[in-house]
Amino acid sequence: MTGPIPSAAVVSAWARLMRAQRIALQKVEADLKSANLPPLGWYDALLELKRAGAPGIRPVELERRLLLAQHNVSRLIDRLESAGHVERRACDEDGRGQKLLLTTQGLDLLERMWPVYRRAIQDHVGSKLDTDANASALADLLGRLTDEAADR
Amino acid sequence: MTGPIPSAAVVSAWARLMRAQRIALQKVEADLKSANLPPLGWYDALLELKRAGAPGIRPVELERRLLLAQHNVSRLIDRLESAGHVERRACDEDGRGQKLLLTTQGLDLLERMWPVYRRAIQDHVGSKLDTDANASALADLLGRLTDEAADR
DNA sequence: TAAGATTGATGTTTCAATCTTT
DNA sequence: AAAGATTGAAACATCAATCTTA
Repeated sequence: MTGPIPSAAVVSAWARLMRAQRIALQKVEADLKSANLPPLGWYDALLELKRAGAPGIRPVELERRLLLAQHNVSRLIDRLESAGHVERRACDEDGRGQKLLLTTQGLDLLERMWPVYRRAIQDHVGSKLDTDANASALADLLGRLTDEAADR
Repeated sequence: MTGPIPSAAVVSAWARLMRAQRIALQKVEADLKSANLPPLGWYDALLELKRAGAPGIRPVELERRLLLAQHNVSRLIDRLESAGHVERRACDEDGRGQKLLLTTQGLDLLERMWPVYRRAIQDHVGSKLDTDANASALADLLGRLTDEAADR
């Protein structure tokens, strides 16, 4: 192993990861906003609530899935709740916890967001990758970065 | 062209781009913080100031390079200035503008951040990609996403 | 004592408006 | 009128402390 650590290729991958994500996210968020829809964070949370179905989902589980800190989840739920998209219920199994449930209105919002979101993904990501093979290769490489394996 | 638009591969690439960036950034920021260093945004700005050298750089140019909104650059400079890392000077060519200059103290900070930052890039990105060929392939694919081409 | 969740205070980002110069 | 830059107010995120139950 000679050469600098990290290599120039690694530094370049890092820099482009930061830049590509920022650009793509900004464009997708802009598309949502111009359709008068709430930010992507709402979509992510509502989708997890939908997937959880009737039993609901606990805030601590949302934290893990959305990669958010506890206090951020708490306040995100506050906003979703006061907008009528989520309902907080007591949790039978664990007195400290809650169960979060998607309301009809929340489901409706989720379904109104997806067509705009889907098109934005295609416009700002899909259209730049010209083949599915490229998209798969990119997904594969990015997947390696998130493999847990207790780093440090 | 059959199949859904965007394809499953594209949606997967999008989702992993968001997730991989968030995870990598959170870890790198955590490393900076535990070394009692300021956030990455400061590094990015200071580096551009260093590259600009003696003539300095204008806020509007920083906006473009850092992908930040005008008001965010304005306030980032406020913080850097009050911490003594940047100096604001009048701009000769354009009375509306300014020239921003890196101070000695700013250069010192930049140089203290890099070793920590570099190691974090290696720990959280480089070490997951096992070959330089992978890093290059990832950088190449990510580069395609940022190709301007006036989308919308 | 630790885990799940919330909250007050503080810092940062965003929105909309403003100011100056081109 | 448009471009460069700033600012007050509101929204959101972060830090540290708190509260409750396991």
